[in-house]
Amino acid sequence: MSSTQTCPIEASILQLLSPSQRNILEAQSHQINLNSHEYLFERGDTADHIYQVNRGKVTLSRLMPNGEQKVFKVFLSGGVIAEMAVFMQPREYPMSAHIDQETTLTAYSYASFKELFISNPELSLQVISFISNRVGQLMNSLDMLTQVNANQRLVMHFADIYSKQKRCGNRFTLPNTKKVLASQLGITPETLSRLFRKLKFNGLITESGACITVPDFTVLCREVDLVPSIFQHNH
Amino acid sequence: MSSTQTCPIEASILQLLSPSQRNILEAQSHQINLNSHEYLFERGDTADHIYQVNRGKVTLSRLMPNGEQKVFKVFLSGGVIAEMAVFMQPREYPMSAHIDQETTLTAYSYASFKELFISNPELSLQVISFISNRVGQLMNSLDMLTQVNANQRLVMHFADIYSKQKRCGNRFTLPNTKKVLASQLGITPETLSRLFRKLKFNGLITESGACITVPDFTVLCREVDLVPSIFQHNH
DNA sequence: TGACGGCCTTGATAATTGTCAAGGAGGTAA
DNA sequence: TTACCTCCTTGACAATTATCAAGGCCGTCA
Repeated sequence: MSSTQTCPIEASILQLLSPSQRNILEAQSHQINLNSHEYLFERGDTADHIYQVNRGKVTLSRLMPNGEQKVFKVFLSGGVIAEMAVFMQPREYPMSAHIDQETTLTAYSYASFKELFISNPELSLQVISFISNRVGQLMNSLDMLTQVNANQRLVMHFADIYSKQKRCGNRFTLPNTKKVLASQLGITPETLSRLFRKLKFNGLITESGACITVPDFTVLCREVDLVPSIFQHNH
Repeated sequence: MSSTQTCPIEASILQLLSPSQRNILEAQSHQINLNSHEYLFERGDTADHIYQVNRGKVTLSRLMPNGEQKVFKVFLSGGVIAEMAVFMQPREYPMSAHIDQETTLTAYSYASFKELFISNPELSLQVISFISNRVGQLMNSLDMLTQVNANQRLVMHFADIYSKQKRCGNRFTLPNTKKVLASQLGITPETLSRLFRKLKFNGLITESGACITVPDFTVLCREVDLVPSIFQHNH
């Protein structure tokens, strides 16, 4: 359907590059076209490229010990895929990337990044900062997923989406289907459906399509026993 | 009590350094002595040092939104603290480090690391790999904590400890109190106690003090519906 | 020595979340 | 059009985990 959707604004490693560095990288990049139901890469493949989505939709997911496919993230136009994987050792993609819609991507090779890093020590430092921050974020997610209940996880996810989208009042748009959202929150679609129903029933949110309106963030947070500051924007 | 305990063998950023690089760092390091109940640093402090524990015990923990103190990790002799935090931006410790026993540490400054990185681009590359791997591990933990139940989390934690300790038959030693273990697994101490009771009752493990014996790893894994390969050593 | 405090355990009970089954809505392809 | 198919929802029920309360054990400290 909407092939014009773009990823929520999110920092990527590409933004650390200066214009000239970016040019060097672009010169060595190449374009890729893939059709729906193909795979960009599969878990275990040698991770030698970072990809940026120009148009389309790519889902990163992995097989769980129980046999289910868990969605880790969905990338739309602008999204940068596998920016960590190419630097890991062994250099293998830890997840599979599935094409959901006809997609065009730009592929940047590991080798060209490596060259850039070697010849620009200050860039390496920035990258180290960047990845360290990602570690910090992941540790936060880790706490979030263990120490708070599903209701709170959902609201915290709302806060996350809200702060990443450009503000338009007290509304935001769910970027994925609810099935995917449930997978990301680590709950079943049924439980998610019931959480939504409860929030709507209590007037804490209203829903119209993928658009969620929150009449009062403070009330919403208080209701699920969270600090309201989670909805504050921090660039 | 046992002040001779050492941390489980775990990769640290210090091991990436060549002997000469290590010497440069050591020359700029300094020693710290702290007594029980003091804090090495608190959440929000400027993160300008990485610490290695020479002797003693340090607990890294953070305050959760519900007001509880969650233990992230316990460091014993050999442990390296805050190897990520110093590279984050803003450069603040994301957790507090509490001294549990009289402790001596070596402090390495952020500035000296930065110099090393700038003058050794290949080292930077290694560090990028190292931190990327950490990202991968955290993503695994993230899955583990959301997709599997408490019982499985406990057994996976056993596997983790087992593979990090030098093997002595089918035994391993719990490095922390059960209260801390429960906190790390994201469950209450009561639930943990009941899980242990069930495992012991079913003859899947035996417990004597902090030492756990597993008669048959394969049976244990099968009982909680996990693949036995989690107990395989992978260096 | 006794008093206190933390950790661990256990029981009873409640809250949370998952599982199974079913049906509606909407999209796609023959 | 019909025949699927997936997503979303709902209900009934089961499993998991938390909460509250209590007691035992084992340290430390006065």
